[in-house]
Parts: sequence; C-alpha cells; structure tokens
Amino acid sequence: MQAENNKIGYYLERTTRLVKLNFHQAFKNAGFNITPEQWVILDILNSQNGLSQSDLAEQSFKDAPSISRIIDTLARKSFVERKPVKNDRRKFEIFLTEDGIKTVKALTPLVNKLRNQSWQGLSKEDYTKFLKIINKIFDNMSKE
Amino acid sequence: MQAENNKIGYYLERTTRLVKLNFHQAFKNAGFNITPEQWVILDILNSQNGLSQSDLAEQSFKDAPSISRIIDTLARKSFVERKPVKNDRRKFEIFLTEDGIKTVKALTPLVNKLRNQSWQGLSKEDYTKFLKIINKIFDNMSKE
DNA sequence: TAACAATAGTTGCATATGCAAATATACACT
DNA sequence: AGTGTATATTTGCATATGCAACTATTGTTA
Repeated sequence: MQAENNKIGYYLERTTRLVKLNFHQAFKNAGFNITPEQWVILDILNSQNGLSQSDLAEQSFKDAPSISRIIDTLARKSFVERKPVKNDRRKFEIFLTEDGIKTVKALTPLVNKLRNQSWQGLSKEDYTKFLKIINKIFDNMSKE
Repeated sequence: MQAENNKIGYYLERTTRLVKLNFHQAFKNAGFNITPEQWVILDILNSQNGLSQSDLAEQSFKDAPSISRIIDTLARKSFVERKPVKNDRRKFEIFLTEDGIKTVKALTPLVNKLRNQSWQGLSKEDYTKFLKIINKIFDNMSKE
C-alpha cells in the first residue's frame, strides 16, 4: 500500500500518549504516585515475582538502562526490592514488597475500568483486527 | 467489550516506540541529526510556514512547553527561526530556514519509504479500519 | 482607566528512553 | 590457569513529556 498510509505514526503517537496520560491521572486521582511504565513492571511482577531485570526488559520490550532506572524508582518508593542471586552475582531478582502487592491489588480494578473505557463501542472483532494490524506494523519495523 | 482488551496499551506503546526508533535511526543513517518529534514539526511548517508555537502545539497535539523546547532545539540547529509578530508581542511565528527547507526535501522520500515499509502486507481496507479503531480509542480516552 | 482575566511563551522538576561506555561477574577455550 | 568473550547492570548525555509556576502582553469590563 502506498501514499495512503500518511499519518499512522502521528495517530499512534498521540493515542499512545493520551492512553498513558489517562492511566497516569487515574492513578494519581486514586492516590497513587505511579506512572504507567511503573505499573507495567508491577503488573508483570505480580504474575511472575522474582524476575531478573533482563527478564523484565525482555517482557516489557524495554532496554536494560530503562529497566534499571524504573526499578530504582520503584525500589525508592518501596514497591519492589532487589534480591541478590546466589549463583550469579551479576544478577538481581526483583520482588514485589507487601506494599507493592497491595498497590497492584488496589489498582487492578481501576486498570480494568480504563481498559474497558478505552475500548468502548468497539467489538471483539475490532480487537482481533486491531491486534493483527498493529503487530504487523511492529513486525514490519522489526526487520532490518 | 470486556476482559479481552488486555494489552492494548502495551501493543500501542511498544509499536509507537519502535516506529519512532526506526525513523530516528533512518534519519541518523542519512546523516541528519533529527528526532521524529522534530521531524513532525518541520513537516507541519513545510506545509504551513509561519505558524505560531500555539498553532504548532494544537496541530501536533503537544503542549506549549514541549513545543517551546522542540523549537529551541530546532532553532539551535538552524532549521527554524522565531520571528516576532508586530501586532502581538507575546507571539512568535516560526519559519523554516533555507537549511530547514533543504532538510525536509531531503528527508521526505525517506519518510515515504518508511511509511510504506511500516504498512507492508496491509491493505487500504486495513488502513481505514485501523484509523477508525485507533481514533475511537483516542475519543474514548478524551472524555472525562 | 484600573483591576482582573485570558493568552503566549518559558522554566524547573520528575520521569522515561536511546545510545554509548563503564563495571563486575561468569563462561569458554586453549 | 589465563585470555578473551559474553552477560547483567549501571551511569552519563541528549531529548521528550506532563505539570505547575512564572513572566509578559493583550483583552475585558466595571
């Protein structure tokens, strides 16, 4: 396809930004000082506690420095803690703290509500189609 | 729709990030020190030279501080210049410089190539559908 | 006209990202 | 064992964004 796919980047970018903004503000309104990026990490750890930073990097599709600094912030806020790994002293395993677990529990309904809101008026078919297309774009941009 | 729309935010975010990365690297490989965000502004100015910063903010869906700083960078690199407005001394009109114009001309084919690449294997119908859905998400997140 | 509100832009602070370079540790191979 | 390579994480630098606060100027209106 040519010439028609004019402003995909623009629509992608502004929508992503707005979605993140909504999540961030909802967290803030609920009394939680957490960014969407931090939420993603907490959410992953909630289903797989004790991942290493490089595991987290892979699962969140971020690079090592980004994860390193997000973990810094989450640790500073006492949502997670780094535990050294016995067999490999280069690594840390990252665990949710009590407070981290509570926070994920508290925010999960809010996140579901926002997800539903973002998808209002759209169908299951739309979802399938959208995922197919966006992941095709992702693949198209992944090759050299 | 419920419960199914699980990871839209994640797919949006990682795809947007990858698209921007591809554009940035392509610019760099072509010898241009320009970010995708800076490109968007140059591209808008190329079709409407002399917009004010608040016009640019509106058209690019960014806030005033973001535009202010992007213009700072573009001006420092001599791609644009701020011209004071006679009737309203609060305002600047932003103009592409010679170099800015040359740069847009040089990068346009590259941008088109990348747009085509991102849309490879997808149809005009996919495009319509995708735009409908992503803009619906945008609207859903725009209301209070 | 004086006071107040609105508009245009800038600046400071916190966060996130990409990249390159650095450190520390583990692994592999001769 | 010793050298070189790979892996895990951190740090520095540049850029972008959201938000709040600030300055300067313009508009409104009592």
